[in-house]
Amino acid sequence: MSENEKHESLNFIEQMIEADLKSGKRQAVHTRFPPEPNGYLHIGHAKSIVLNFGLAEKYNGTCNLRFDDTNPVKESTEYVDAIKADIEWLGYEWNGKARYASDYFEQLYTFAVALIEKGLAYVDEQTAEQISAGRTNPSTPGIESPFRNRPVEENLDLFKRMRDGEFEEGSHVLRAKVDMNSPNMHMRDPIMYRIRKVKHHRTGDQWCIYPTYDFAHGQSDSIEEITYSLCTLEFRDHRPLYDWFIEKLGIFPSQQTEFARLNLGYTVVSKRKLLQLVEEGHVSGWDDPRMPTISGYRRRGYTPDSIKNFIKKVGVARRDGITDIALLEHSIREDLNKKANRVFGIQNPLKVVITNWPEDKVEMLQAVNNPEDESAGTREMPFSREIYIERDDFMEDPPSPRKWFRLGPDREVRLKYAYIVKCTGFKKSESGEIEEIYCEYDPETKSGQDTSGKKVKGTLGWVSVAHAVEAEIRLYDRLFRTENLNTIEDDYLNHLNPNSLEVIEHAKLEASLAHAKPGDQFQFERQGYFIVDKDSSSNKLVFNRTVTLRDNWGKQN
RNA sequence: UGGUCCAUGGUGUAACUGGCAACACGUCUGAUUUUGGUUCAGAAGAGUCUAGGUUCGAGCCCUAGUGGACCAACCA
Repeated sequence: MSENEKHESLNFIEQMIEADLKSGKRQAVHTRFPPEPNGYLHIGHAKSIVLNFGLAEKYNGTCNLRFDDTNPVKESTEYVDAIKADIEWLGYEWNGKARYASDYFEQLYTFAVALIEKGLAYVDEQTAEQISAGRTNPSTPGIESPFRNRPVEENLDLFKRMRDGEFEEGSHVLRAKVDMNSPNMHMRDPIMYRIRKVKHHRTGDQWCIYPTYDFAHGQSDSIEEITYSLCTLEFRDHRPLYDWFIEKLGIFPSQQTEFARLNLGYTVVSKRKLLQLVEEGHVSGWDDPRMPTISGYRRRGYTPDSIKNFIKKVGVARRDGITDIALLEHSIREDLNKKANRVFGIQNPLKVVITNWPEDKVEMLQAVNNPEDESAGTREMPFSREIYIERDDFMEDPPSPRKWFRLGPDREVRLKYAYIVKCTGFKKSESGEIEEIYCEYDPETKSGQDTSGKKVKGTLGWVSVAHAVEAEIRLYDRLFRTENLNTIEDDYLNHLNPNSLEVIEHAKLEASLAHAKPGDQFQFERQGYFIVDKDSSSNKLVFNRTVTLRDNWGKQN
């Protein structure tokens, strides 16, 4: 970097890393992404993933994937597989094989024995209620357990018998002997091991005692020689304990750093709530396109790049806030604007008869696939006497031409890639619904060969009736109607948006879409970005709306 | 209640060892446009929670206050 070049702005974690590297405190950047396999990854995890993998990339380090599977009651391999798939989809590669805290159970047990031998851990036979009562509250000194000072030998024996399955769940726990008077509740002799006679998704029946988060996470970091262990703000209070275990054990000094979790407007990012939405059927599943899960965004049509760019734009800091959903939407529009081919798709068709066009004539017209990418090429579109346009593009009694660019009686518009047409009339049903409209085209105005000199403000998309492909379109909107769901007093379910999904059964699409495949993404001109859903079959296409186009016109009205 | 963390335009982040508050999104103008998209040009919008202090000079340092978040699971 040259001297006069602007100083690159670093977030607080990067500043710390660069200082450590410079001072020699650290020689390498080893991070890890440590999900618990008890749910699907969501946009909040994406922040952690982009941070951890991103930092490793930036500083030529490595990032491990480690499942924090210390609570067999909640965890399963279904989640393990889904989590791996999501990380891979985002485009990240973890260092070596996927790791598991359960890989270290034997080592962790040995660490625990070592602490017992040092007189720093003891087996407590109090009930959960008694232990909790003994901790009292932050402003009152705690009460030591009557078992706190039993001899090392007795602790060793008891802990061994815990492992051997001699005791019932809840009857014994191993506690660290730290400080019952600490104002930090996590230091008041935290639980290290509890008895759980439950089959673990990986270790099966091998163990009946399982380490808690506090006695597994930091130790696993240390075993893997993780230098920077990043986690969210609520773990700040655990840090003294994290450091205490590492110090007393004399093992590799991993270091915990906390950052603010991602909060997104109109979105809940809590595994418990997401699980509830799935289980109670408020959405169709973890990958419902309205879900803020990675799999939901994927099915919705968000790209890996759009999600990664979004996270980078959000930045990292130590203060919590709420990110504007508009930033996410901007990120996907930015990406798809460059990548998605343009097509015509009519959501609410209104038939137009071009009265001066011959009955059987079909003219093939050339259309540009992507004005942002010349290499995307062109395609041919059939134009005929009867076409569909968007119902919203016609008004029986429109505002002044300055405000309304589209069709109305005696108004002229261009049919994109085709001709300029003038509305000469329309037919209304008894109920007052407009059934079809009539236009005359001007042969002098053929797209690209216009000799008429006419200028029109409006350009409409269209689809030939005879060639149209029918499809189902699912229009998604935000799942909740309230922006900040963290500050509401009532049940968040009361804030569900009843109109988060609108299904259009019979949309009319241009013929070129007949062979679109699940995962294909398009911009329906003037509408938005759409992706072919996996629910599509050979005789029925299903599209999900990823996001609408920006619409300045709609806002003024 | 005891402790910990945090406080910069509407939102998210910047401002490197103190030197006239910057960027992105959003909003608003205008231009271009065969997408009311994109692109381009421009504008408005904070004087950095409050009160003191240190200093020639404070968003950055100190003190107090205020406001918010987190912690009292054998969850992570």
